[in-house]
Parts: sequence; structure tokens; C-alpha cells
Amino acid sequence: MGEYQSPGRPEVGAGALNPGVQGHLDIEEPDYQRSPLSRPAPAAEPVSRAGRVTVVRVLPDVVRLEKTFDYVVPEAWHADGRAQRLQVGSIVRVNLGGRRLRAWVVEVDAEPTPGIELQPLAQLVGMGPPAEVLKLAEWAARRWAGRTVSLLRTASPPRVVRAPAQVKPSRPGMTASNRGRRDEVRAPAQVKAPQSSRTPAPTLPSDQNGSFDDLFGRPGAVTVLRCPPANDALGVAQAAVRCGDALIIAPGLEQVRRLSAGLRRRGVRVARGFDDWAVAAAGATVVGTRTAVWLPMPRLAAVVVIDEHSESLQSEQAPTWHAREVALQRARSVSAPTVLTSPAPTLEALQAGELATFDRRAEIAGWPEVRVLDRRHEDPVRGGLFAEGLRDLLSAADGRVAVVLNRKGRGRLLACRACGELARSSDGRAPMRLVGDQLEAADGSERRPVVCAACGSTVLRILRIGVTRAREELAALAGEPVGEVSSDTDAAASERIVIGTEAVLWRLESVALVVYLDFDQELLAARQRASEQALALLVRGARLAGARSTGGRIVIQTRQPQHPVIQAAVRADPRLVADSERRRRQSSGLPPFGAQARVSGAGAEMFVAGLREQSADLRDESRVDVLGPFEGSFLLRAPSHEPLLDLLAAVPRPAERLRIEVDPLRV
DNA sequence: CGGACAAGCTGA
DNA sequence: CAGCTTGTCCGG
Repeated sequence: MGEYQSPGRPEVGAGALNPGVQGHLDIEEPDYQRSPLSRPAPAAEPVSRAGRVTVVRVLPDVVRLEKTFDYVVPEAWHADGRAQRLQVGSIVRVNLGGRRLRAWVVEVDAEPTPGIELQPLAQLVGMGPPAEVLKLAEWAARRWAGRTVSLLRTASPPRVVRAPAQVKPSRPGMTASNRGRRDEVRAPAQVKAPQSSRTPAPTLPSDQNGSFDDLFGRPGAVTVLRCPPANDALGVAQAAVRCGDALIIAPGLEQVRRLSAGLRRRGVRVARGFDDWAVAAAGATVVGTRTAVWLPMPRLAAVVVIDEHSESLQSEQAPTWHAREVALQRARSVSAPTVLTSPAPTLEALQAGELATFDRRAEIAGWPEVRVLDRRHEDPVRGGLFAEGLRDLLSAADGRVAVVLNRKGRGRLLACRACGELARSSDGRAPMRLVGDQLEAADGSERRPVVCAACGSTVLRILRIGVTRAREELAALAGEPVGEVSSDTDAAASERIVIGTEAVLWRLESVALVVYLDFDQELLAARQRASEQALALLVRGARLAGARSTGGRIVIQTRQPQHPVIQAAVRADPRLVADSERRRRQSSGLPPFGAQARVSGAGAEMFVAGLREQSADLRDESRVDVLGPFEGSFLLRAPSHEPLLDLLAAVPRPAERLRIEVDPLRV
């Protein structure tokens, strides 16, 4: 545990709204006080030095425009109070170039550009993202090479909000959000928290116990809490709200509902997602999916990201912002303590914060029992879908069984007929395919004659796992009917045993046993993050099956029983994957030890030509490599985000469609 | 972005 | 030279 790096404070950059004015923002760090009671209530945005706003600067809601304009506040607005409601972030309507446009106020009491006759604002629509969220959107626009406007759309209330929701504090000076009773849902006593920001990693003796409250003890600290799959996040959420209004992000709606219900039951004032925008604006604990990181939080006191490894925390549309990173930035700007939880933390999280773990015994207890069915010694031809011993495990299972058969990876695997070894590249990363009369690595890194690397046999067999037949064969094997779940079958199967793609892991409520029929498909997927993603799949199954103490069990059929991902699950030790992944990615400059972006779309070719031209004279430490095209998209690689983002900002974008994905997860 | 306007091309 | 397309600029 002592080898995790201590957090470095990441560079904070911000692109200015006006093109051509790039710069860096200093993030303000207001005096931090632990208790929300002693913190001064946020003053209403001072509208004007003289008490009277005359000119505002606005950003129109037109993605490709990305330019600000000045307007005068109509005289009548001062009389009826509209001028007083006008603040940074307010949503207004303006006349611009003969059109009426929605716009955000980005500056109040602006010094108008001389020589231009200003038009009056046309309409005050309502509240919008507050000043700090506006800043956050500008930061994110640069960080993911997108437009501020697209992020402000995400951050704006879905319906017009004229004023924050009314708050009725039950006691004077006390917001409802910090009334969580201390006696409910305590942390299991065995959480080992990092002790101070100086120590690089917690290496506490196992008898030194802490609780979740310790994780929120230091202002501005980032902690990665590695918690076993069976752990309920409610305890962490409760510790967070004891700091004051907390921002709690979870990947799925189901978790959001459970957490918000749990907190509300304990008297916490909760804004659940964007529907409660006005509640959040009044000051509340926010619980929501990824978009909730953009909600107003006037008294943000703590930040929690649940299951930070989850890919649904990243926007699939460009700009591909990631809620974990946005949450971290947001916490940084107000020095709020942050906890990222995951049973299998990403390297990104481990880079950002210090690791806290459960006591080993507690962590092991929180994973299901994992059985590996080693298929190396089976005849790859006659072996079919099921390993020896699976039948007994199926009939022994005390409850429902979810059987996962992934067919996403269409690439077929080859195995030696004599020894059963999979045909892999010499570094073991990529599966070999038959191309002509030779074996070729799926990533193109290697070519060799058709010969088994383990035993020298020249007879290899294609392992092709049928999908449609799988259900029938499984029913025959088990001697009972088998249901099927796929992304297009909606109805929940009623059979005890259910087979399907990884969708079964999301459709079923709880099961006694999860079986992965073809896990090698995951382990050898030709993706940079295959290991991390494979482990996430096991985590999902582990959660469905439950802790070993409650009978939870997982079965993995594989020809690579020693693979770190499998060993991590067997030993309930995700560090095995983190360590091997860190070594690999560090040596090849892959994220988080480098930055990547994928460029695609009709305009990609032209844009990339510009990128190549401008990157030609960059020096080593800011070198940006442009690879591709691969199926119409290009891959950019750089030692860090800065040079990559600088380059992306420097090259003018073509008129044709262009999609830029910074930090793509599936490469 | 979308409108305005100027420059360039075409057909009578 | 009207009528149309294409390109560039600008909006407050």
C-alpha cells in the first residue's frame, strides 16, 4: 500500500471566453471552515459597485459563436426589481444580428467596449449556473476541447427558475442538510484513513481504526476509498453530509435513488438531480448522476464520487467531460474534502488522491467467493461452452444464477489443440489471429508462423463460442430451463438460471451465482483499458452476487487463471491490477501518464492536417503524436494534457463536423 | 450560428 | 445587367 503516489496538485488552466485570449485562472481558495454554521452565508451577488447595474456582458447560446457581447440594462428593470435579480449566470434574451437569442450573463457591470452603441437586454428569463459553475464550465471547455456553451447548456436548469426554492430551516442558523444524526449508519470501524497530506500513503497498522468521518477531516484533501463491492455507499454519504452540503455523484439512477432516500430519511435536505435545480440553488446536499456535478451549490462543503471507475461518469457526447474530474476541480476551487470510492480504483483516481482501504479482512469479506475454472487442459474442440465442473456448480447454487456470455468482441480466439494455450503476442497482451497463413497480433504488433508459443505444436483451433445455441446447451447441461436477457429483451426472465450478455448484470436484482463463460474475450480485448474494464465487469458481478458471507459466489471460465484481473478477484485484491497496469501504462506513456484524444468526423482529415503541421516543431516534452486514420478517426498522443490542449486550441476548426474526444475510455 | 453583403459566374 | 451561387465578415 505504501507505493501509491501522493497527490500532486494538477495544473489548473482556463480558456477565456473570447477566442484568442487564452490564459490561466488562479483558483480562489477562500478561508475554509469545517462547519457550515460558522461560514458566512454567501452574499447575494453584488450587482453593482454603485448599486445599479448598467451594462452586462453576455454569452449567447450559439455553440459556434463562442463570443461575448455587451448590453445595457433597461431603465425599467431598476424599478421593478429585475435588475436586482440579474447576476452572473442569469439567463436572458438578447437581440443580436436580427435574431433573438438566449444568453448567459458572464459579467455584471462590465466596462463596455468603446465606440459601440449598446442595445438593451430584451428579457430576463431566470436563474442560471452561478458564477463558480460558469468558471467550471470554462475550465471544462478547455480541458475537453469543447465549447463553453455546450457545458452551460448542461449546467442550466431544465425549466425556468425565477428564484431558489424556499428553505425553512428547522432551527435558526442551521440548514437542514447537516442534521444527519450521528448515530445512524456508522462506518465499519475498520476503515483505514490516510493520516495526513504529508504521508504519501496510509500504512497504518491494522489495529488502528478509523471511520468514514476521518476521510473528510482535511480541507481540500482527496481520498480514494477502496471499498469492497458489497459495501453500501450510504455510510460515506452520511459522513460527507456531516461536513455540510455535500455533492454526491453516483453513476446510476438506482444508486442515486437509494442514497437520496437514505439521506432524506435521516433528515438531510437533498436535491436529487436536475429536477431539483431550485432546491440545490437554495443550498442543499446534491445527489445525482454525472450531470449533477453542474448543479448550483452555494455552500459546497464536501464532494463524493461513488464508483469512480464507472464509465458512465463520462459524457458520451463531445465534449467528453468526466464527472470525476469535474468534481475534483470543483472541490479544489473551494477546498472541499473529496472522497472517490470504488472497489477497483482507476489509476486516474490513485494519481489524484491518497488511498484509504478497509482492513484486509473486511475487504476480503466484502467480495464474493471466486472460483476459477481453468480450461487450459480441456480439448478446445470438444470442450464447447462449458468447463468441467460447471454443471455441479450450477446445481449447487442456492438461488438464481446469472450467466454472462459476451459477444461484443467478435474477434475469434485461437488455442493450441495440444496444450490448450491461447495464441497471444509475446507480451501476452493481444490475441493472435489467423491472417493468411500466419498469426498476427490483433494490435498489429507482431507476426509469426502458426505455432503454439508454449508447446510448439502447429495445430491451433478456433474457439468460437456460439451465442444462439448457448441457452439451449446450458439448459441441457443444467437439466432445467434457462432464461435469456439481452439489451433488447425487456421482460425479466423468470427462470432460475438466466443467460445473456453483460446486460444480465444490470437487469437482475440479486443472484446467488454469477458465471462468466468466456472471460478471455474480455481479458484479451484489443483495448488499452481492457484489464480495468474486465475488472469492472467482475465488480459488477460481485455486487450482484453479494459478499461471500451471504453466500455470494462468482465462477470464471478462463484459460488464463494467472491473469492479474482474475487473481485480483480471487484474492479480493484490486491492487494487483493497479500495479500491473501502472507499470504497463507508465512505460508506454498511456493515461494517466500521458494524454490522448480521438478526432473523427467529416472535418477530421482537414483538421488533422493542420495539427500535423503545427505539431511538427514541438519539442520532446510537448510533442504531440498524430496516429491514424483508423476507421476514419485519428488518435493524438502527448506526454500531458497541456501540449495536447494547446495544439487543439491553436488549429482552426473546419466547417465540417468534427468530433474531438479527449481522454476516450475505449481506445 | 445566421444574416448581410460583395464578388464572381451565367444567360439573354 | 438581373439573378443566382459562393465566400467573408460581423453582431453589442
